[in-house]
Amino acid sequence: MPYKYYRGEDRKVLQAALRDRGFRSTEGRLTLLSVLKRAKSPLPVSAIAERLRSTLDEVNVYRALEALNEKGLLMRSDMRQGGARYEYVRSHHHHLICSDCGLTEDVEICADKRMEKKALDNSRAFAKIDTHALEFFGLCKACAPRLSYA
Amino acid sequence: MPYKYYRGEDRKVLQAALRDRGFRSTEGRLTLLSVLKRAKSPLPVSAIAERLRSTLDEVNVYRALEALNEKGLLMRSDMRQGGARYEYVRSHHHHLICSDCGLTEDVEICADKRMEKKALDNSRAFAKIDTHALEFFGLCKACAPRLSYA
DNA sequence: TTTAGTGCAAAATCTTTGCAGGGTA
DNA sequence: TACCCTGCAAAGATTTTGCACTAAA
Repeated sequence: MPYKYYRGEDRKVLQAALRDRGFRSTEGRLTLLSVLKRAKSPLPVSAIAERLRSTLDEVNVYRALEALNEKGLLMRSDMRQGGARYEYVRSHHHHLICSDCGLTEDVEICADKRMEKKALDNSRAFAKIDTHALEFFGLCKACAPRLSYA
Repeated sequence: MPYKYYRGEDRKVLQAALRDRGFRSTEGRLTLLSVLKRAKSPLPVSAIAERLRSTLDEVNVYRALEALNEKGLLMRSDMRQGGARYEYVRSHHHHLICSDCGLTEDVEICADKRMEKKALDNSRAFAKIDTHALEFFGLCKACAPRLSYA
């Protein structure tokens, strides 16, 4: 492969992460993880595929993202911008999303376990809750001045 | 049109709702709203277009959903199942979603204004927050027995 | 050696855009 | 009458599937 997206240090960590979940450690998936680990915000599939052009075919980017998401190594989030986005999972968190330009920022605010329990208690049809997604929509400081008078 | 999805009573309410937001009251949009108002859960675009086959072209279903969502008459939600879903807005609420069969249930639990404020206070890049989306993922009572031993 | 992972081709879905004509206000 | 809304055609974007080949364990 023409370019290393990761340093040696990182590589071992990612290899271990893959093997721990029963995956084989391949160049494509290592690079994919590395790209997402470095990203400052969730990336759309198109952007990920773009950066992996020489390493992993777009079709397999979809397959890999799906598999890694399934095992909790990545998190998929839908941000009302058409198409899924994925991010490397460091810790549980949520997002602020600008309705105008799409900028995202992480927030630590969380609908915690207490809230999950409350939701389950109020439910008729559900037996258990595993996780949740919380997104805040608003305007970032760059877009707000342009739009807030509307 | 071959079939009425709404009763006379409802029709007036929906007409008013449309006009209040600056829309024209057309058969297509009235029927669309009626379909969603009766639905027990958020519907994917394909299902909506299906039911409106004889009333509103799929292309215009997309246009109408987008417009009505924009004005708050409908709510769009992405439920990690590929493709957007829409529901008629009665009051602000959120969803429980079964990771296996896709069943959804409304919950009144909410990341309230206090939480939005907290998120904004912790943010560096955002100027305001308008709304939020909160989804709980788990297993419904029908699917849990089949899967929980896994 | 076994089989998960991959590339390539092709198709299925999902969504948007353009434009001329029809219906609402 | 003005122009929002619509149907139809077409294209663009997103995602999935099939299959033979490659490479990790």
